[in-house]
Amino acid sequence: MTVPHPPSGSEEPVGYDPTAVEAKWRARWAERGTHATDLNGARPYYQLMMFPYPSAEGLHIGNLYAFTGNDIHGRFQRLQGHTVLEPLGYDAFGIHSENFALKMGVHPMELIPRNVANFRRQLDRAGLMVDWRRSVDTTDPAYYKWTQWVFLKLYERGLAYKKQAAVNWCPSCKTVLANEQVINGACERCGTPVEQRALEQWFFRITEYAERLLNNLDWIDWSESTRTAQRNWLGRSEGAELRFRVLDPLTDAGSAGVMVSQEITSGSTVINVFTTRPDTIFGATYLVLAPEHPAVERLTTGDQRAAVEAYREQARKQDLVSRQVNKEKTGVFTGAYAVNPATGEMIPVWIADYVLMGYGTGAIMAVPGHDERDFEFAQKFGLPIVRVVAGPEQDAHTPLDAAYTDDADGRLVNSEQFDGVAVPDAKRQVTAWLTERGAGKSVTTYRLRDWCVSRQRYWGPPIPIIYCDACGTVPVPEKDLPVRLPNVPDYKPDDSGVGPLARHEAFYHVPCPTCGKPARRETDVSDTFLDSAWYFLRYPSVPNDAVPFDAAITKQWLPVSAYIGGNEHAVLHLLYARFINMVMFDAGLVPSEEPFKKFRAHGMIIRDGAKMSKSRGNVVNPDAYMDQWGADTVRTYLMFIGPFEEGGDFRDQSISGVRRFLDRLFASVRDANRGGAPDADVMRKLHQTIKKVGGDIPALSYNTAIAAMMEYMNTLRRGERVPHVAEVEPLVQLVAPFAPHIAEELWEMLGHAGSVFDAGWPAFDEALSRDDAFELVVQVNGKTRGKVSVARDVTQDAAVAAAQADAGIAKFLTGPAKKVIFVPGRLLNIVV
RNA sequence: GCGAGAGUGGCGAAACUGGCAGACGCGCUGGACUUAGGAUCCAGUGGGGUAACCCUUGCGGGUUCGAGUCCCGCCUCUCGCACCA
Repeated sequence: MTVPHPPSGSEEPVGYDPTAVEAKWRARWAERGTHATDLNGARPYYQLMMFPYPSAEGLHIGNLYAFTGNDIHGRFQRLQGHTVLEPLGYDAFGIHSENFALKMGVHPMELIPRNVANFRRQLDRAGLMVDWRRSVDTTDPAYYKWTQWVFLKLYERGLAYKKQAAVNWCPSCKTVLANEQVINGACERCGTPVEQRALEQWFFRITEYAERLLNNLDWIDWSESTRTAQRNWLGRSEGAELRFRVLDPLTDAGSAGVMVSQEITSGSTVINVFTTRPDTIFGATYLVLAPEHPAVERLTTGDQRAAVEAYREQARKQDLVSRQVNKEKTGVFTGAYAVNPATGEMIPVWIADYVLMGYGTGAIMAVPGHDERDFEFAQKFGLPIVRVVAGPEQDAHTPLDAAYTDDADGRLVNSEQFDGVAVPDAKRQVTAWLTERGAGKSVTTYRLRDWCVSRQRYWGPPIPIIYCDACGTVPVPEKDLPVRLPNVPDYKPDDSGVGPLARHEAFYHVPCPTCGKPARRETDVSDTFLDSAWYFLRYPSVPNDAVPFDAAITKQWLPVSAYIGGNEHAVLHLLYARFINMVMFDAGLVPSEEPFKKFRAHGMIIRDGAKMSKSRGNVVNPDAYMDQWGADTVRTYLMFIGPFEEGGDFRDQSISGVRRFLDRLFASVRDANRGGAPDADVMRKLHQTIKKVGGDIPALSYNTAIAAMMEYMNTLRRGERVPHVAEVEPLVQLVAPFAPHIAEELWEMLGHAGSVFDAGWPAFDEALSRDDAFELVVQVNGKTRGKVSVARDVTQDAAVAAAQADAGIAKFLTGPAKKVIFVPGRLLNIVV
């Protein structure tokens, strides 16, 4: 049996068929080049969305959510008369692809193009205004040639260097693991306990830019939450570096009063510590060094050597993750003593893994009286605890049953000449005093570490460096770029601790570019975050192969006008992109120090109140929904379910409301009255709606913009009313950013030849939007008791009179008015 | 622990600088049109009460003519960071 089709000419009007409409406009856009941006166009507007990692599962609804939100913003800017560039590409390098390829037994060079093709198909369906002529694929040699060029730029400027660093190492898989691959100290794949290994790695000196990266956060137009996250990550802290002289066993033996068994050492060792509380120096009762601290070797006394070595070995073995999770304090005494520069007393030197080598100087002065960690440690190992700060209700002798850490209200005690000084002042005074005595200086440190860009992996851009026995480290000359990633069939990491590229002879052996003698290539590839740290600079200059980014185009199109993306990239990606852009700015290659004029973080989509995940089996497949409802409905629904910057709850049940709205819109245009005049009240509502939607879109309040259009739709069709064409035509323009296909179709049905996106935004007329009469809310004693219809510019006296004339209100006016609050245009409150 | 954000009907959510709490949508109820309705259209829909009215924005205080919104103190949830000296 076949489904009967309505015969043509039947009185049943033709309804909205999204499948047909969307296919038609996809084709029409391609044919007309509607989405191709003229880079010389007036008022350039660069709308950037975070490019996706093209996974084998296909487009995630979260991607679609982000892209739709960007697309609406971009389309709106176009309707406002900007020339909008809205590019999109693929972030396809990295450990994700590599692991997935390993698992599936497919080579990434085969897998990625397949995934990209599938993504492209899904993205095309979504109706994004993307100019695909300016796409990038980070795995394309034409792109990573320039990623390597970026590396060399940093190298050239002294911002790339090599040093030893610890990595997570799985002794069973014989490979380097990222922190997120370590679960409870074990390898996520095989469960073997993870160890540390020290490898030579490439780093970028992002710490040199810490201050600028921090200061610019004050003025860039970014989501506050993102700026805060970056501030915390940069972690500026002001304090002092203090010098502690370690006792020399020879000269200090007598005075020490302890058994010193170490051999004579030459010269004296100094330990520098960083502290934010120099004011507590009189309470520093011991020192703690990180187990890896280079001075440990020298300080350790003979009788402590075995214990110290054992402890260092244990710390070394522990993986990087669990070392930071394990909070139980451990440590070992080195046998050495240092002199507290304030008190002149001898204090023991310990090592403990709660002190991190990577922060400050890798050594601390422990003030157990005023630091929780030190307190805990001192209690466990029986070290002295001294009070040197007293709170408002305390004095020098108040016992300490916990560390007193308040640094605002306390005053110094047991601190000789500083007794009684308030903590904030004491910080300055003590630092000045110690500086004078050559025992310290004030310094600012950052939590931020240098960026490790090396990966001992296969699936990434080879780092363009050559090692020559004669010439040393030689950068690959620009003319030799790209250093192509060879197609290595066995790209699995092995136990050598170096990347798989080291096994590829033809890649590895290379003549030195300087002297021509046999040399070796660097076999590490670079971090994917490097690929994405500059991609926005590339888009406008694609496909120019002569330069990474064309000077004139870059000057015109950068910085990015608006960037909208997930807050999961609040710190790393966005910080690295700012850093790279800043370096390029210093090199005179980009027009602004900051790459993204405006950044907004969108929220996350959950489903039926729960996070979407494969294991829960509640992942939304965009294809299925677009099949059933049409892309326009899915787009609009995604934007309707909650504030874009907060995310929303995807519920299958609710999507029909949005579809119904589009159905009604379609019917309204189809059936609109062309003769006669539009209704004045409806037109007033129309202008209010134009204003509302035009204000909501740039604020990313998409959900309320859609609600306003729905409300207008209700006005248009209330009581089976048939709208006039002048009432619906502007609505088509308002809807266009959200539901572009149907908007084009309706625009055509309204008799227009060109694209609705070239038609501009409907004119808003303030005069037409104003009501002349309105309902004034009347309160008596602050409680709403009714409303009266009055003129918009009603005076207070007239309003009171109108209220008194209303029986429902008058009965609450039990006495003379004691006070009258009149808010023109809003409300009247009579206090009796 | 620190940092950020959020708690509003049966559900997703609105509410601009303090000014009608619950727009819009889902669901639900009733009605219309229908052979039919899980289609479409119309109307209603926070709770209590016959009603006049009363109550209601996580909890407890406060400021104010008036508080979802501001202040103080709690509770819960989500997301970051996590021994950063």
